[in-house]
Amino acid sequence: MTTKNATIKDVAREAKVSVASVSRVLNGLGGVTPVTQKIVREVAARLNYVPDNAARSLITGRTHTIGAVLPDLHGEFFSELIRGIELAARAQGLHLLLSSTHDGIEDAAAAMRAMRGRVDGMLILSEHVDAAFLEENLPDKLPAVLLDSPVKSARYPVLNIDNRAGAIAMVGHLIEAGHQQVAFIGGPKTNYNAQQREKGYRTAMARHAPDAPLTLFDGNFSEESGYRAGQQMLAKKPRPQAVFAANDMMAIGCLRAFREAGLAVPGDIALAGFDDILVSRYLTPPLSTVQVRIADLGRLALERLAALLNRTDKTPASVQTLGCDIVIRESCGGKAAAGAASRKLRKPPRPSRS
Amino acid sequence: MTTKNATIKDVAREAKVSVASVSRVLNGLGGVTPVTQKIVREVAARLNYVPDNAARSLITGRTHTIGAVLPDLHGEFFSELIRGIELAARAQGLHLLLSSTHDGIEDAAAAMRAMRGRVDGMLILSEHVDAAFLEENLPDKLPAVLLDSPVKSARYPVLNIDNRAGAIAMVGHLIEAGHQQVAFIGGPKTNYNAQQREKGYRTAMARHAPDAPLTLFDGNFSEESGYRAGQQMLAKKPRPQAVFAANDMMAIGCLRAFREAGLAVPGDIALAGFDDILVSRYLTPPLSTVQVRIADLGRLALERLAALLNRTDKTPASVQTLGCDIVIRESCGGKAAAGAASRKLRKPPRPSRS
DNA sequence: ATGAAAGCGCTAACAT
DNA sequence: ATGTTAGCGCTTTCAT
Repeated sequence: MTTKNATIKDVAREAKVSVASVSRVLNGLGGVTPVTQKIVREVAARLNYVPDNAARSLITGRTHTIGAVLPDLHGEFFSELIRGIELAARAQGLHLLLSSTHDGIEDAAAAMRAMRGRVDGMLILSEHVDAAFLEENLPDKLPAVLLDSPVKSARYPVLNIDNRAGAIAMVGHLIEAGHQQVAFIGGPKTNYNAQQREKGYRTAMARHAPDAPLTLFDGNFSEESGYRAGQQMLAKKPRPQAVFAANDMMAIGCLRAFREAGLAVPGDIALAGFDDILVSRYLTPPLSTVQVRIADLGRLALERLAALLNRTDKTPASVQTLGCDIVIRESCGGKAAAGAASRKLRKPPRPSRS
Repeated sequence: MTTKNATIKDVAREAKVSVASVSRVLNGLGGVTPVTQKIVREVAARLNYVPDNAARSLITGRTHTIGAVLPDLHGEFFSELIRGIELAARAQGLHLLLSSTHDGIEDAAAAMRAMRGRVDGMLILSEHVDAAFLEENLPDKLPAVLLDSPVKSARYPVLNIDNRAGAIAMVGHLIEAGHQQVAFIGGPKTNYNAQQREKGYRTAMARHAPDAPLTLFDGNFSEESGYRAGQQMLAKKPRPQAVFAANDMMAIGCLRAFREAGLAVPGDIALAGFDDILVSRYLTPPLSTVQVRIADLGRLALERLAALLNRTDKTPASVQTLGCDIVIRESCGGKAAAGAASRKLRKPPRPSRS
């Protein structure tokens, strides 16, 4: 036999006060005698009363929940991102509604629409998002923060990883270590992070080894694609002296191709990745890579969103960039040393001239 | 200037019908002329109307959201679990509210309380949960499914990994491969999975190598604790011939200790872990381990919960156990081969005698 | 300091 | 087939 959960009316009746007083006490609004307060609290506790959130948000218009729309939940990246977001949300007294999207833009739109009325704001990470899309699919004036996005909107703050600086630092290190000819294995064409990493590669090459050839291989962030790129590399006439993969998984695949061909890393060829996933440090040889503090990215994004919700946020919507560090292990043949690819949290590479 | 989102009244007015008709159309309840339907749908689309979920759940008592209470969001285990849950939830048209708990039982209780009125059911994974705790902290008759739990409740289904069978299979394999003296590195004492893995170790030893000594080392699932256990092992007089760690991370730490001591794996000593995290296959040597299909665990748990919500679930609350497979790589010196530790999805080891 | 009452946006009887 | 209306449980004026 199901006993219904207690409502505010039950508490009011038992405490012999009005529902208004119960509400005032439980929300700490004051204007209630200590004695009344005590009674109300006791009754509420006795009845195991918990306010109904649906009713509350119906009238207040606030859900104290934020939604996260992520493209997939696979791998360390999203695990860490979610962790960062959840931790920060919990610290802000916010709940986290999680949604993944798989089948492209329509899917993302559906996910966003389904969150209407369930969340006070959204964290969005999607390749398909642009300003027009947001305009169309975000409920009126619902605050949102974008992650890993090229969008420049006056309305939505964006939080990015400084992929470019990270790539530049790593390629720079490779060249300084004596490997002029650095090849690059790229990620998915539509992935913003991948695009920026490629840009960084090009920039660093132009800057530090302008005479060396630019050698790019296609990849899609999967180990398999890295493996294929590695094989292609072996067939190349003048073999590159070093390889910079746009992520660690591809570096791992590449390493496998090299090993199968009897090529020593870093003896015959140097190798570096991007992300610093857990695996990287346990490889043989341990993989040099660019470390991204993904949990921090999630935390910062949520804090930015929370600021928006609280209207604490005075600064206009802007693009923030989270720096990353290169971590040098054995795979690139340099002496072990770590350097900051860019400072802690900083403004975008090219601030408005001022 | 913020234009308020359209409400059902706005749609009714514009469509020149009553709110009831709008509701009927949008919920597909029938009893409405095709013409009226068309008009309503058009107006709703034009006004970009989306029903307010708070209002809807206030009256229906359903949120179409399920809550997941997890102890921490760290590592592959939770990443995979969340992925499995989210995927299944989305397939069922359910939303996922995610909450992690850190500081023990009070924290878990708070998380559960905070979900009151926000979810239709809960997935709970927590060491601190027992039947009494649930009775006290779960809103009245809120459906819930427990994961990795020793609880036997007539009210809440439980979904477990068959840790025992997995451990037995792996230890059995180790012994068959010629390593009679298998040592065990245990996990946290309060962790149910860890307890079961230890039980499996003991059972397998008693069964296959009754004369060999039982050698147990303490650990807490961390790499560091595995490293320490490895060091202690090196100091032991008759060194064990094989080590079975209760999870992969400890096996990794143990491997490091062996390597530092110049011990070859599997040449001098065999090694196996549990979980099959991504890293394991990339180690040198690749680690033999027990593979747990964690995403499946999440999916099954959610499906069980969904069945409960739909009252589709005829079977009484019961304990289900998800089998796991051993995957033999190079670290245990056996020939590469994989065997099922237990069948797909099966009833608990000791079904009520019938 | 306390209470009465008006909704928040929606669904679901109950009328027509 | 369509409309009217009473709440769902809560917060929040506005009285007292």
